[in-house]
Amino acid sequence: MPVGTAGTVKAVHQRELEQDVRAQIILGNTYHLYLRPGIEILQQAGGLHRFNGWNKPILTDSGGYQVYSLSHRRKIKEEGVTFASHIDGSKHFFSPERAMDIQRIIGADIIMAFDECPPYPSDYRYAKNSMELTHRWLKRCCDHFDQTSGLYGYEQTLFPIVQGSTYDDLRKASAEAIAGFERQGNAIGGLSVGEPAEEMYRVTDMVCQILPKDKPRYLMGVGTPANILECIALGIDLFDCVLPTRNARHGTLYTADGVMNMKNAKWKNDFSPIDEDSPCPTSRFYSKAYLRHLLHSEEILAAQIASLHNLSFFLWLVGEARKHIAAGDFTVWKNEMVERVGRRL
RNA sequence: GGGGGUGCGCCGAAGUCGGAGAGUCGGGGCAGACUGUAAAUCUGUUGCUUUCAGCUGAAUAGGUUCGAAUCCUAUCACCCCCA
Repeated sequence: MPVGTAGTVKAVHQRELEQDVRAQIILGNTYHLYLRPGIEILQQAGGLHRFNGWNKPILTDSGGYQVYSLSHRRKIKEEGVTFASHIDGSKHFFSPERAMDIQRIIGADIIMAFDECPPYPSDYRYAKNSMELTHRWLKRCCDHFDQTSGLYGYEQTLFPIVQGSTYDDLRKASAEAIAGFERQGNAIGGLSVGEPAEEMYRVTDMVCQILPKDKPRYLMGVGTPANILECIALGIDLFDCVLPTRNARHGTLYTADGVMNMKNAKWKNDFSPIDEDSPCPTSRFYSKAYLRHLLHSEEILAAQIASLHNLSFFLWLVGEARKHIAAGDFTVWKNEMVERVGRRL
């Protein structure tokens, strides 16, 4: 495919997206609050007619990301990965088969393949070997998953993960291979690991054009509000990210009008609500000055309020995205929102 | 009233038996980072100025000395003991 500017590519893709009726209902974000729409499309596609008894879908990761984030205390071999516990140094072995077993036991509705997430930047040779290992592990994941069944009387489904770092030919090969497994949904991994946003968009766009559009496309680990909106435009249906909660704990709040660092001195005497337009009662009830005080006092309540706020905002944001896709004015709305949410308050 | 001790950065410690300080450690303050969660974490900065450098600075005022945060005198403040 031609690699034009991200803006051009996204615009083209957005037309396809808006024509896709399914896309209207499958936007969401993973982890408890955000997963429901993704489950709905899965059910429409013929999968997961019953999910776990809480009536709230669960998605679990395989430990593949920890192969990346805990790279200083693990060893990768063909068979699997050995981690040394940061608590007591004890050894823990993860293989594709064990990752499937564990996620079966947890009872997640969507379970993720055990992969290797290569760091950015990775040289071509490393990225290629890593991708091939991920593909071999995926075969083992699928075989083991298909030979076992859910432990609690409901279905589970396995999503494979596209890798290939930032190399176009590797990403293309990986996306085609992953699509070939014909699972009920597909994931894109190995992004949001430090690469420039434009790289992330370029790769996401390319992969989205290969992965089937009638199955959920899940972009792992993304991202900022602007990242999410841009990637929705590229065809992504599911997201998950630690950013709303981790940054909340560290004092960064996201709103429709921009980003606030609630620790800043400028909020010291601002007794207006944290976010008077928030759908979250907590954000409308407590003042900026109070939340700043809690953060400076290192009160756990600060982390709780800020996390509630950010999660509510992200949920609201993807909810609005759904509405605007349905209304047919997503691109106009998205372009305006990307500018708004990126501002610094 | 008598005796002893201590005084430097926003705070608390450390250091001082004359020899390089805008200078140690911790906290606080100010700001930044954080993207499939090991981490309530990490980074920068925190006298002034015209900032590749310069200036002022060890309670206050003097003194000794080539040289004083360090030694001496007085004053002030605080702490402890005695009355």
